[in-house]
Amino acid sequence: MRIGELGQATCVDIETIRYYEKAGLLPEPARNANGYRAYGPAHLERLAFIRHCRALDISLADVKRLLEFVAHPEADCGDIDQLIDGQLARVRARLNSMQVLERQLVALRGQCDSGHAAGECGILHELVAAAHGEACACHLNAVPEPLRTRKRSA
Amino acid sequence: MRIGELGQATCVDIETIRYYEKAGLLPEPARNANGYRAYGPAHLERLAFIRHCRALDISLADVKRLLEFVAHPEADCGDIDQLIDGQLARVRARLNSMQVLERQLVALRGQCDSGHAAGECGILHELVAAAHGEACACHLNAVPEPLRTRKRSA
DNA sequence: TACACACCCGGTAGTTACTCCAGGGTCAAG
DNA sequence: CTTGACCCTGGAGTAACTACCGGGTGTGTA
Repeated sequence: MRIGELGQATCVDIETIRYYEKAGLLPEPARNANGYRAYGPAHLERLAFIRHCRALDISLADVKRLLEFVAHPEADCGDIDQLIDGQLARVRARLNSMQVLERQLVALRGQCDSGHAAGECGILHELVAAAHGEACACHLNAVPEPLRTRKRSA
Repeated sequence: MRIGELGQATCVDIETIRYYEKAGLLPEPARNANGYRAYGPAHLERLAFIRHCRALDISLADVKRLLEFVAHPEADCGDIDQLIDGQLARVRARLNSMQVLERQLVALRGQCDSGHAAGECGILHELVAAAHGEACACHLNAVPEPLRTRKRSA
């Protein structure tokens, strides 16, 4: 199997396959006399696994860890649970902020009914106003402290 | 106002402020005799605007465009509408795939009840199996065609 | 006066996960 | 013998920062 065929079979771009090889996720395949990479079914399986993990938005570093578990089935799988839990937490956090974001954008979009100049555009007004009134969460709690203990100046 | 104060006031990292300046989003401020950047209220406002747009996950390129609209209020705001619409579409697409992702991870997490070795881990089995059975959408439609019109070979 | 410490400077390099490009080699069909 | 599909390596580019380096500045305190 050459790289193009492997790519077609797994829906992975050729450049990406070579990238995975360089990154140490896909073992270096044998080479034909002409120097072309020659892949076997094991490579296909492994690449499909990587692809699937990536579709689940698991980072390459974590995919690497998972591949090590696959290679060493005697290891404790509690770590796998943790990895998935962490992934789930990240996804949920992003999901939340995305939902907030969507509502904000919809509200924003509702501000403008088009057909006029930017000067009166509700969207721009809204954005500028929001920027103005923005409460800065980092001021309310957990400030990194210093910023020079000065009395008054400038 | 020095860069640290501006950063505190807007919740933006100092390095990020300098980055925005280099990227042309924040105008170069005046300098004190010692070379320190000296910001005024206009900078604060502008940075807050950028910050807010970024919180809405608007790309820096698009923020730049918005800033141009702010600077030229006589322009047609139809373009702003388009920009926000595009943003909304992107957010919604990501939202969808995130939701699918979350369900998949939850299902995955349910496969393993911990306390055993990775060899019998349901999560790993599931991932490997899913990778195996993965239907490749790109095969079903819109193949980029060639892959050499060959008869049969290795 | 000396020191520590917070703050600032510019410039460069690193991050993630690719993606693209240049410049070249290989191989089968027409 | 040319065309076109395919492959190779190595390097650069992407977004939006983040981190680090070596060094300069300014002030409160011992």
